[in-house]
Amino acid sequence: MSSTHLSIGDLSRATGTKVETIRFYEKNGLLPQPGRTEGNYRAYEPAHLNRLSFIRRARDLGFSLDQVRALLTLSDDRSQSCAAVDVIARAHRDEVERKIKDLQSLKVVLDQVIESCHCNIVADCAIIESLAPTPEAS
Amino acid sequence: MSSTHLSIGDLSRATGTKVETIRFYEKNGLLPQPGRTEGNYRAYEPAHLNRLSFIRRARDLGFSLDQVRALLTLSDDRSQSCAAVDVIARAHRDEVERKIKDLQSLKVVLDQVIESCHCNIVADCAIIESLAPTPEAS
DNA sequence: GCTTGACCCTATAGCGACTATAGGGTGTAT
DNA sequence: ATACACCCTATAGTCGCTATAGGGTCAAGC
Repeated sequence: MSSTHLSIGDLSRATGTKVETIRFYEKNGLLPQPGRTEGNYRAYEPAHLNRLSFIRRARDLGFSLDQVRALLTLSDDRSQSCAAVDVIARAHRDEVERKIKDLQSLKVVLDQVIESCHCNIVADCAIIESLAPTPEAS
Repeated sequence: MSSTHLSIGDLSRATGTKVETIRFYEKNGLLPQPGRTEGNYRAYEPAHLNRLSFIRRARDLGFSLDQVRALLTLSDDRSQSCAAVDVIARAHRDEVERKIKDLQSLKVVLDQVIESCHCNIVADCAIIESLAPTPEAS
């Protein structure tokens, strides 16, 4: 492979992305199709590396692939208003915030449930009891 | 359907579980196969309703289906030590704790990224910039 | 020149936990 | 008789990969 072209393995090592994942991004329209060598190997330009790095950073920040796609499209048109970018980022942050709150209240319940168990056998287990709905009734 | 038997729709309404999900639980061995009516409709006993309620409560607490399966097996053998129940519950709580921490540090970064954007066009957008890796270099 | 081994290719199936769809049968009320 | 709610099975889709099968390519060493 020529000095300016990168193999899929090069991109993989440079970004810590599995080779299969890179092909997956290509198939799903996140990464443009690169040229090919005579032996049908993908031959990437530096621009591909930048784009893949962008994708990985956005994914690390928890953006969905749809959101990444939108961010990529926006970043390609650099004259556009960045209000749309802000909307996506804020929506994602709100979602993260919501998940934190959900998990925190979940943890409160789990703590209670675990704390309540001082027994030896399942028949008396407060954890199981807290799951089972009045097993004798209904 | 007789007075003591419940249709899948009855179970659905009683537990807030979609009909398809109930069939899914049956196919995946969480809910035992019920008897059938002459017209081949599922005919559930009250015990099925209890079991489904158990599954839904455990799922609401975020236990995986594998964990729910294990909890169900344990709760069926009521003479067993409940130490195994405790292990599952604690493992799940630890996982929830870890997720909360991960999301909290994620939110810190997202807050920074969003806060840093005071621009009008994408070319100057700090959010995009924080994702794009030195676009001119490399 | 031939083999070894690292790398690459495509196509397809699997994960978890459902959800949706297609294409039908059943049961009851009017 | 027919409309309608409800039920049935089987299969495919969701998300973001990951793994597998079954091959082809390329450089190095013998």
